[in-house]
Amino acid sequence: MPEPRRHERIADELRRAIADGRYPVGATLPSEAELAAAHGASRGTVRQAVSALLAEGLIGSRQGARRVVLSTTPSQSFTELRSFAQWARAGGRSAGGLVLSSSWDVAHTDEAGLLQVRRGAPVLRVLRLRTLDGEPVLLERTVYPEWIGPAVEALPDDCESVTQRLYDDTGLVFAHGEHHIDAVAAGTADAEHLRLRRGSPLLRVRRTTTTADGRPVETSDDRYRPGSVVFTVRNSTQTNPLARTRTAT
Amino acid sequence: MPEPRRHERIADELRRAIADGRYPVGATLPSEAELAAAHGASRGTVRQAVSALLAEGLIGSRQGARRVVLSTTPSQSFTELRSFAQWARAGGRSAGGLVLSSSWDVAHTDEAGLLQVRRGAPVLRVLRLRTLDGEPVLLERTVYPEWIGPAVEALPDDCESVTQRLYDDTGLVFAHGEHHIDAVAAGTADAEHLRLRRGSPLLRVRRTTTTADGRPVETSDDRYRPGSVVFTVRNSTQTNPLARTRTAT
DNA sequence: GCTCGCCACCTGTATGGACAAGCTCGGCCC
DNA sequence: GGGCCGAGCTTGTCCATACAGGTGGCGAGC
Repeated sequence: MPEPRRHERIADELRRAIADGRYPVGATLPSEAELAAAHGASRGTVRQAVSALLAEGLIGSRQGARRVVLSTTPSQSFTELRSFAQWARAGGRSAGGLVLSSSWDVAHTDEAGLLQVRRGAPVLRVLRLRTLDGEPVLLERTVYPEWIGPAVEALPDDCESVTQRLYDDTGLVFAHGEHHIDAVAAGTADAEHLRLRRGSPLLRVRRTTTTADGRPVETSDDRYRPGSVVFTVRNSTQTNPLARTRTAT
Repeated sequence: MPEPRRHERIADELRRAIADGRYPVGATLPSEAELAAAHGASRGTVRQAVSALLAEGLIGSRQGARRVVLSTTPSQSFTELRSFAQWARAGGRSAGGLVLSSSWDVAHTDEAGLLQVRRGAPVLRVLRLRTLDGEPVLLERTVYPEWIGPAVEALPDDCESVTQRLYDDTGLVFAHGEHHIDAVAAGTADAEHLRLRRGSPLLRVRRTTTTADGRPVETSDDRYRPGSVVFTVRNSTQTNPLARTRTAT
């Protein structure tokens, strides 16, 4: 019934205790020895558990002092950045998708570099509008290399989660991604599809995703409508998890 | 001469090897057993070293398969998000700062929550312009609670690194931060100081910083001039380090 | 009453051993 | 030739132990 891995079980128990308010912000956690005794585990296993919370930014840790609760709101950023749909579902919201256009083209110079293909190699360009609870919030301009393009074309136009479908269909795993975040003014197409005025500020995320062995799968220019999605970063002395967050209404 | 901690020594060695191209993207790293033998360390120590690279997004790891290089460009994001000045210096650029205004006020409702003080409690508001290589790139609107305000006021107007000075003067450590990133249009003041037109898109980072024991030190609304700074996130199956990056010129 | 120093406690680092689970690749069988 | 399978390698998990170094609080001494 409980998870198979002991350290995850302990980590979950601590996460729950923090979320429940048993350890409010500023409180100190039990020592490793106490936790080990309470869970019938060794200190090494307990350390594995608390290091997970440390990486999530929930707690702070200094040598010699007991660990301190820094935040009570978890940001389960592990899989969140990988898929818009998975992130939306985790937050209890419904994600929609709609392919506006899809066509084969040749790789531009910068795209060739990002996708590790020759300049002029065939690539599939897809323009996709993403919605959250029915509202358009994100316009994706994605470029796929030749080897994966056909599988993408085979997807239905209103596919909810591309990541999930590609995994189901081809076993492909999006294991690694690099994201560059900045702000740009909305162009004509952006304004039209996201229903705002030209020149409005947009949050732009340029990202490239690769498989577990480092092969690029896609590169994309994503533009978020402001006020709908916020990126959250939590950084402690050692770590910086990141999550996408819905703005408070 | 080498670092005292063995696992850091091994991690540095691997980082260097990856940066030098000895392990290009897609290459596999030696097994834990081989690394342990090569460095005369135990497997546990080697695991500690590679887990650091994993957290930095440099390598990927799956049970049963050898570790794979995912990226060759390190993002030493540890301390980077903590201080604008420290980040700039790490990149070989010169950071400047200038206090435009500084005055005591009462805490607004949302600020009171972020700083964990009563509504209406006295707070210090500081408007600060940051420059990179002489160019204005960032406008900070920072709010400090009463207990730290005087120390901030005592700083020189053109203080380069507030974080560093506060540490030197009071021993205060900024241990933990939460950042919310979105895009907004430039207001009148933003446009004037950052030298662009009103309505131009700006990258906004709202952040709250706390000490190691969770006490809020400051909350701030930072607006970055686009084209000057990009936030970079790297996320693997397990981890997402984040870094601030200068745009290529 | 204040400070300084000592000491128990706690976390960081490192070792070594054991087993489980997953991947790779070569060889075998069809 | 092609597909299946298993042996060996590799990483994940867990344990017990030891010592170093930082923290924090108590008490002695001024």
